[in-house]
Amino acid sequence: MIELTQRDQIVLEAVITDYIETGEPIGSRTISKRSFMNVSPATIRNVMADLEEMGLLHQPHTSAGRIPTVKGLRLYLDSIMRSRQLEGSEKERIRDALQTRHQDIRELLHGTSKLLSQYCRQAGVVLWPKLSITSFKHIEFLRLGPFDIKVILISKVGLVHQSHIQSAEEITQVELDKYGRYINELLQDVPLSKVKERILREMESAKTLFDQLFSRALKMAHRAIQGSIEQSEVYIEGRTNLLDNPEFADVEQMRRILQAFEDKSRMIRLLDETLKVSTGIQILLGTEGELSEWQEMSLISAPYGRATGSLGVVGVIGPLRMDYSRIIPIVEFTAQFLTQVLEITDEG
Amino acid sequence: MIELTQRDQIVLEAVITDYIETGEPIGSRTISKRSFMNVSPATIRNVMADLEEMGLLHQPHTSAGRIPTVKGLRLYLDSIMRSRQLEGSEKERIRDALQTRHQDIRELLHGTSKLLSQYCRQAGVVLWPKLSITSFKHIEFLRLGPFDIKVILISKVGLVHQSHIQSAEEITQVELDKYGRYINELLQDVPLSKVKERILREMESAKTLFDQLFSRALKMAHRAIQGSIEQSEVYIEGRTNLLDNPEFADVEQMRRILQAFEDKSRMIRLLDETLKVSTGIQILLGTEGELSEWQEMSLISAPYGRATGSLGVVGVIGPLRMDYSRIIPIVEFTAQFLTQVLEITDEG
DNA sequence: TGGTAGCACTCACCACAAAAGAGTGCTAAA
DNA sequence: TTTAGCACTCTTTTGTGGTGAGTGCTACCA
Repeated sequence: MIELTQRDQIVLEAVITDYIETGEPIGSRTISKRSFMNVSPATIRNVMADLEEMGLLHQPHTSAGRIPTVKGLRLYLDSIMRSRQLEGSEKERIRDALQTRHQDIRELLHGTSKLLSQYCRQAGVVLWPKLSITSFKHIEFLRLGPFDIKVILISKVGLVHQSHIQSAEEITQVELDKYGRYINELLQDVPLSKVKERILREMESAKTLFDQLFSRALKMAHRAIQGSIEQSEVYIEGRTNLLDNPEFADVEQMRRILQAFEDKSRMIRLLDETLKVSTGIQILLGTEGELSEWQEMSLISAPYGRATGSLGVVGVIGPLRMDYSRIIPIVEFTAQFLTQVLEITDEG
Repeated sequence: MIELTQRDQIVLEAVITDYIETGEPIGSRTISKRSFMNVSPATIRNVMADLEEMGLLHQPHTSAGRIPTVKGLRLYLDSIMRSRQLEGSEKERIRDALQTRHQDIRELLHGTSKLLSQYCRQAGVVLWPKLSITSFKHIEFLRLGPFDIKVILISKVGLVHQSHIQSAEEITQVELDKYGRYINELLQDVPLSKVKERILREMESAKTLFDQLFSRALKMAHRAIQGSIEQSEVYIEGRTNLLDNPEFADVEQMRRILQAFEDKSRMIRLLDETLKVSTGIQILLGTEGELSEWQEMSLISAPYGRATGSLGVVGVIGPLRMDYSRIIPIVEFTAQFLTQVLEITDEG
């Protein structure tokens, strides 16, 4: 761990907050004026030289001021910054925006990502609840063609997943309805993470007790659920907000970033990763992640869900130079509130 | 209608094809060399001056060559250009790409928009089939909370629409299941455009014949179908391809364009409009549409669907300067092929 | 009379130089 | 340990002149 004197910290903080505000390298003169300790620019220069040696600051060229490095930002976020509290009116705004849509969970999640993007003026992301974390509610088999079957799976929070399977033999809708009734009864309210073993268990016993029909139903259910249980979806809203950031004025860079968004599966993997790691707010800075296009980007995320386990993740994506002290509490509160809303929905 | 001499046409075509290729203003010298009629640059200049007067060409500044105006492009597309035929191998490529995914209609449509974007190196769009054009297949009412009901509606092509309604009185799943069975029987294979009147008719007779339960079921179905019948969805893929076009190198412009995409409902309205107008290929050039952000953009679209009516629209969005003669047949063939695939799917 | 050659003119673009400005590192003094 | 001063570096801006592409116009030719 790096040892920083009181003054080092103050200077680092000053550089970072100024940089976040202006986006430009900060010189010693500026800091000497702003920060309250009365020291001359020359002194600040010495401190800055030290900080640069430690890898916390960086100088784009000899005659420029300093900007924070990722390492510097990390240190700042972890041990210097205190994020300010959200005011009542701000909380109110979030509540209002989300409460009105809370009937339909898709609307709710979509609205959340829109809200985050508008409020933070960056891109807002919401990772859908994974099926595996909620309970089974209903399954429906529909015959589309002689061998084509559409399976619709509804989880307890009201999420609808669909998948498509093909059966080896021709099958009628009447049979499929029987399958449906059987499976629905069998799996009612079973947590989807346990569905697989439940089916397998049932298969064992069904082998002897029931006829072939049920065995086929089980197989079919198994395949369908298998297919959708790990499917994830993500809402990314407000991408164009990112273009307002002067650091992305360069076309080449902009392209790289937008391209990273285009591939949703990578986004999902990234968010999924954060879901596994921690239960609180999380910040992923540029090069720390494994995404190469991501160098100048930063992700602030927080899991939402219930006490029993996180359903998904909400977050904000922006440039490294984001107003963390403002956005962190917004993301945090949004996740909390979303959790609360879902708690209610989930009761019925 | 504007009268153009043979030579005017040749010059106009030469300017446009050259401009499409290079993206830069074309001078009289270039044309004099390329086009096969042996005339001097000076002559061409006179012709160009005429064309400019007619509003078909435009000169960015005094000492630059000419670029076509929207009006010029329109004239070219309507009466001069002959789009080339797709080669067998190209058709093959499209067939291959789509055939493999044709089990699930969502996959199919999503794949189509991806294919178009990759093949044309522009943005590919696919407007979902509107419910109103296919037939009813299945409905399912699910109780999420005491008053919250999720309604899932499946159309004959296999599209799943969900909506959320709230009931005035508490209701049990058992009741809802009854509703479902009743409605499913009632509406089996009814074209969704006729569902509304069918329900209304049934309501009339049910009022006297059946009990309150069925009346409630009908009301509920009516509300749910009402809500989803006009819902549309659109896939837009390959947005970042647009960034490769040199005319969008300017950041400000790029932002405008991406912003236009961000608002999907406007996209949908735009595509929906083209669906109403015509049954063949359609080209919407820049300022011709009512979208103001759209100035330098162009949309090539073709409806897909069945003989009985169009389901939706596929298209390509790119800069005004697109290789129309290449892209038009691609879009055309894709729409045709998609129609064919859906025809098969629809039989079962 | 339609086409062509010639020429002066316009304008964007490029390269280069000079000036301005911001900020540093170092040294010597308080 | 801090500060003042100063020379130095490097970017950014501004200006300038040259270059080249392309035009419009006029006079000339078949």
